Amino acid sequence: MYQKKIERTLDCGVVLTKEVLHGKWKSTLLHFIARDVRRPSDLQRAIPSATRRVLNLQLNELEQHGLVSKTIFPQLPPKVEYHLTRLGESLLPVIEAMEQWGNEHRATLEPLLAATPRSASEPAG
Amino acid sequence: MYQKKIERTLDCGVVLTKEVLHGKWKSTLLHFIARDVRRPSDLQRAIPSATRRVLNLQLNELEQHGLVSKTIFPQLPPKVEYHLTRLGESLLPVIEAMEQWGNEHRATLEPLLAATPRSASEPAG
DNA sequence: CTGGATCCATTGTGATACTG
DNA sequence: CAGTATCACAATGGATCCAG
Repeated sequence: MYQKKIERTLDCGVVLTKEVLHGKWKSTLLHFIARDVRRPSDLQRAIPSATRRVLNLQLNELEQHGLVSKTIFPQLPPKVEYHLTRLGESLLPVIEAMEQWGNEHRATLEPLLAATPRSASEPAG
Repeated sequence: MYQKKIERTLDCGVVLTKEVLHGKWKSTLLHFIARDVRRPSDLQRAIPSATRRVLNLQLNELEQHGLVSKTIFPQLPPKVEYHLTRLGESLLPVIEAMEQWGNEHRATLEPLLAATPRSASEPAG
């Protein structure tokens, strides 16, 4: 059977943080929620490259991990708001450090990332 | 004038940073290289949960993205060293923020992550 | 000691359609 | 407006073997 003993490589704090931030849009979601973009439709607008489905998926995980909390207003039309929990807020320094670094080095990074479409080399023929 | 709409969502610095940090061990690798663990075999020892293959894979990407540089000493036995570039060093605040956050909230996170369906395995003894 | 190749299981993400 | 189910594919990561 293909099963590997799950080691707690969590000896390194980085791994722990990565676990929580794992997911293409989670940190962006956190970033925007922190900036008062709290409703799903607004988040969707803020992150048009992601689909509603994926956004919901990651929002759910964020909620499970205790980083955001979800408030449902039982009304018509339905209204939902996400907001950061204490734990989520404590993560903001990390998120904002990422935001800042990304913005600062954008000029350097974009060409590099464009040149690395997830694959270094391709079989020649 | 044509407006080159960037569909890459790179409008958000976080996404850029995530791209670069994408990969299970990359940030851990960066973390250890910054702490003078520079040779592949030492990195392997530092991160036993990862295989050599994956470590190499991610080291390569890190190099392609200009975060680390690789020095090959043409000798016997072969010797290789990775070290952070300026760009890689500039990322350290982010890495260390992750390290710190992870360590600080470990007690809170571990049970949460264990309860996550993603690793729905039997409890690791 | 170093790095790569192949094979393969698991996960993440996206498109679409449907429900309330 | 909000959220989920299903299907499909790409990407990630791991085991093992091969090569300098």
